[in-house]
Amino acid sequence: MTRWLDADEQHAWRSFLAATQLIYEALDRQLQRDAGMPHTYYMILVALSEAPARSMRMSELAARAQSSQSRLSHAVARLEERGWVRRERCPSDRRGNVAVLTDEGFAALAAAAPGHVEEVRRSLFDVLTPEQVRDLDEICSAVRNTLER
Amino acid sequence: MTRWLDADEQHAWRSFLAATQLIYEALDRQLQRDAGMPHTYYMILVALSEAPARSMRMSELAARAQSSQSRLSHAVARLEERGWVRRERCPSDRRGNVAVLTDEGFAALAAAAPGHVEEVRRSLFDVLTPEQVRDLDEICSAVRNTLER
DNA sequence: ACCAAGTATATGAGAGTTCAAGTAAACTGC
DNA sequence: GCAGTTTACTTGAACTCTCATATACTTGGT
Repeated sequence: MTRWLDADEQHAWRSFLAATQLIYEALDRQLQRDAGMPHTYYMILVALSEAPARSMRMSELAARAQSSQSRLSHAVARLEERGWVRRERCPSDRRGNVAVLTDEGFAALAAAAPGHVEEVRRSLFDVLTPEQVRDLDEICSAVRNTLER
Repeated sequence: MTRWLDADEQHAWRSFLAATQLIYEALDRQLQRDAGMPHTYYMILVALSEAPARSMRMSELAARAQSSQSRLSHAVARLEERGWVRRERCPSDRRGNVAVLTDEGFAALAAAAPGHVEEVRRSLFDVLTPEQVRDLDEICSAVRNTLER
């Protein structure tokens, strides 16, 4: 009944698990060490920094930063304590909240970005050929098309 | 100074983050729901099940299951509470511990495996062509060769 | 206007992870 | 043969994440 993985698939799968974990660990370690935040927080700050008025509804932000609503809510609470983000009541829909990136938050992101990009290069792009980057992009698109609702 | 990502790299990177997170979330949800364990625990059980006598030194196990020593130590403590793993003092090196997969642990793994493999197929292999699987394998090998150790 | 159902977010508890110490045993050189 | 270092593993605290639940507002019928 069960369609087990054949030898090639096994190898690819384990290699995938190893490689992706190595990358995520490298990212998290670098960001934690040099910027005092986990990668998930970094993604939140990035998403906010790219939004008009550096602000976004919580649910929209959760989608952009690939976070669950609950995770985002907790994370923004922490970011708020640090003064990097501020929450405002949404005027048009009083259920809603808008997260706003503060200047301090933007500065923290700007300070963190170069080291982070360097780490992204070191752990992924520097080890791949341009063709492999294209291959990877297509592979990831295929996965997203299936798993993203 | 900073070598920022160009548009293609940006796209590939964000697609990579999205796709890998989707896969990990799918894995974790399925295992948690159907087998009551996170994916990291599953990897520990798999590693043990493949070892001679279904047992391994803690540090060796950490390496095989791609876990930090600390994480493994906590995880094995939990698995021990469930009766899935047992710890024995290592006779040759009295600093060491040997983790042993119990019959209950093996049974839990055997029960979890089919659903897990199904999820792995659904989220990765079913959406890729055989050539993409080969590409992915090579990409991951390249990453591992650089980041491992 | 009212009430049921749906939406947006928060919150608390429980579980897992990390980091920094801590313990204990094994090497290493003199 | 014993100080000093390294190795193997554990522990506790702080933090993050998940899941279930709660709260507050909105919307759609009637």
